[in-house]
Amino acid sequence: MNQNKTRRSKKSITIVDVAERAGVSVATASRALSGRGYASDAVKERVRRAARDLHYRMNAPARNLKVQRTNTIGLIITNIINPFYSHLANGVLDCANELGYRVLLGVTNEDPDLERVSLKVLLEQRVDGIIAVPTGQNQTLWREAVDMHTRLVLVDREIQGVPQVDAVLVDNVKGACAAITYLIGIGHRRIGMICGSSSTTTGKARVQGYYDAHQSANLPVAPDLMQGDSYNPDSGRRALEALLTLPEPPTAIFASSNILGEVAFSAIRARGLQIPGDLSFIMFDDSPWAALTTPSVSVVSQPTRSLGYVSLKLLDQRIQEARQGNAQAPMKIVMEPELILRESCAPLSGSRPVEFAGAGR
Amino acid sequence: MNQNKTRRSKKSITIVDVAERAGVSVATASRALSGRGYASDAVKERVRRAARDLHYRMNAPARNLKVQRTNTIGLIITNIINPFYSHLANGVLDCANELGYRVLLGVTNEDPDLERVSLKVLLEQRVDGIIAVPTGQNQTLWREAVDMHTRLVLVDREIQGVPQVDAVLVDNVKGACAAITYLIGIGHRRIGMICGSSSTTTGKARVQGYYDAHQSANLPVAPDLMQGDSYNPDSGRRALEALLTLPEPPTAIFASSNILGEVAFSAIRARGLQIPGDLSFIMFDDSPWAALTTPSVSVVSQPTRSLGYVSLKLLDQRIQEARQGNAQAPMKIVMEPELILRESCAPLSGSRPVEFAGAGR
DNA sequence: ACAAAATATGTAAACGTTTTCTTATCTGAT
DNA sequence: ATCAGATAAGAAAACGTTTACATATTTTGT
Repeated sequence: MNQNKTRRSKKSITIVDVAERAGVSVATASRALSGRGYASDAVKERVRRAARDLHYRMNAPARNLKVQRTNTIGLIITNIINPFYSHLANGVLDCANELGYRVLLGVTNEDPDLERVSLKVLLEQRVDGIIAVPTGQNQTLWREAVDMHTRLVLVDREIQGVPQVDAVLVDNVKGACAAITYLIGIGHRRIGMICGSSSTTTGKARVQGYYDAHQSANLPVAPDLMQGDSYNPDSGRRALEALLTLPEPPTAIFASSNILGEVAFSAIRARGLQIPGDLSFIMFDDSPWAALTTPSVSVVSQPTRSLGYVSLKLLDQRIQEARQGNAQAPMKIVMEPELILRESCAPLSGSRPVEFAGAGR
Repeated sequence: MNQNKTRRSKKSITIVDVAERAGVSVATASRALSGRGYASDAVKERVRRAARDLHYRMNAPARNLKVQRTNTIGLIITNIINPFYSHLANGVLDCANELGYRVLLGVTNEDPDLERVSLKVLLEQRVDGIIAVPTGQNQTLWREAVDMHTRLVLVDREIQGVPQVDAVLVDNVKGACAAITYLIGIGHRRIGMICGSSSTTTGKARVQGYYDAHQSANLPVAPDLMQGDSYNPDSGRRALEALLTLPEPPTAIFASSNILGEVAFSAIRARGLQIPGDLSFIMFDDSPWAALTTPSVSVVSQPTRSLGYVSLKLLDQRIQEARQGNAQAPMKIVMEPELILRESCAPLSGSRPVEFAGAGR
């Protein structure tokens, strides 16, 4: 008889349960809980306590469906164990906490296929916006995404052929140029470069910086001093090998990324070469280990956390604008890299490290 | 007249649009797209092409609501820039890709409040399960969560007072014990320990290992040789300071974590002490920099990626079981740490590093 | 050749919210 | 006293899927 009083099996409690217990309609319950619309204090209190008593948990999928919004953003990065990306992710996570977004994370490992499914998933999931470090491939897919006015901000890299899109970047050519100019300034003339992927805008920009620095100094560039075409460690190892076995090897090495730098640094030592005595060394992107090695390594540092943080700030702004129907034109935010001089570079003639302001302890 | 032919303003295309265009009912369209239930090949093809033509994207929130499942898991870790956790996260992400789960990420920074909101969000979002590195606080909340039969697997740490829950762990006391036993074995008698948070099971277990090792060797432990009570870097710095200014300072230092180890390693050098000449050094948890420093540092290494990977494997298994209604009893999977000997420890009497199998190059 | 089983499709009822209408009551201001 | 507006609460219609049920057609085993 009172069978329907005992809750039937596994059904979880919904807002109608709390409405019932509080003795109000579901509409009122909804208003009381969300705080939107009118609800008397007495009722508010009653339904709140009912919710608490019943251990009510809002069903977000239902809400998301109804309000056509998820308060969720998607984050697509290439690799979470690379400190560059984990710091970047840290920036967006912190900002997400502040702004009340949840974040759905996808990693691509630089694989266009994984990128494609990640993007598809996020789109299906109806995230409010996407922050992505693109692989550089899948151009038509990305273009399609922006055409469907998905809120999107690219970070770290752009996509060639997909122009009208927000992006927060660092000035890679300036950073690379600064590093090479510095090496030239202390006397180096044969500077080997371990290049990153030429299908990414960062990879390209960094070699551009290499060129620019040489041009400014009226120096020629020897093509065989530029090796490698991927951010992959193996590619870095091969590139270093190629540089070191040149008839006339370089006197300094510039690695295009922290990963490339790490394998190069290890490989150089494994060959028994002294840094900076035999070979000067510098790399793009700082990394936790760079300050701990002996010698510590000079780097061009990027504002990694900020990259992520302001990406979400920008994305949030776009989301708000879209809600209010006044979309603004896409913009590019470009941040400044910083040359951090430590102990891994020496003037060409001398054999002991030079002293730089703030370098070495 | 044919006004209704032009799609009205911003409405996004739904499955009824594709059903209409394919000339079938929505039910058939759903079946054709999902592959569940009957649908002739001809129809399948027709609705697939209709979907493609219209750029149809399934609305996941709607589906999630209907099927009461999200294919999403929640991952709560303390900090994404710590390599230990980023590798762990990497493991679950890889597994998620294989198994078709999306992952919603939350970081706590060891803050119980952040942990509480992260958990609340995940519960509301109706994730199929949760993998968490708990702060150790919020015990009642966690207990509540497991009571509401949320699928949960703890990783790295357990929660005191919340016993009946799956967990994948590493044998922390064994790892710490191995490290200390090794130090004792090469002659050290005063071994300083920089302790982690005693409110975590790992922090506790590692001091337990310290005790065990001393006990096995019939050695007393001096309380002032154990300093610190947090995984926070500042705590580590203070602890090291305390150890080094002891009337009779230790001859070796054991740091309870990679973070603690990093600050200790830097601080020791900053004080001008030679490792391992003046002081032997070892830490719990390997880290990318540990192999790159001079000297490279010996560690007790944990299977970080596996930790994450098998956590999700286990969680997935639990999710399947729950679906089939045959829930199994919670289990603990404990993995073995590994002592990796490098160059940072020397026998007490001698002054040059001993040679170990596989250590040093 | 016929019943039974398999295949194919459509109808309509959920899933748990939010929100737009109503309708009713309560405030002051005139 | 009356009216306009604010406040309070309910009824019901979405949001976009999936799926149980019903029905019709085809295949299969005997």
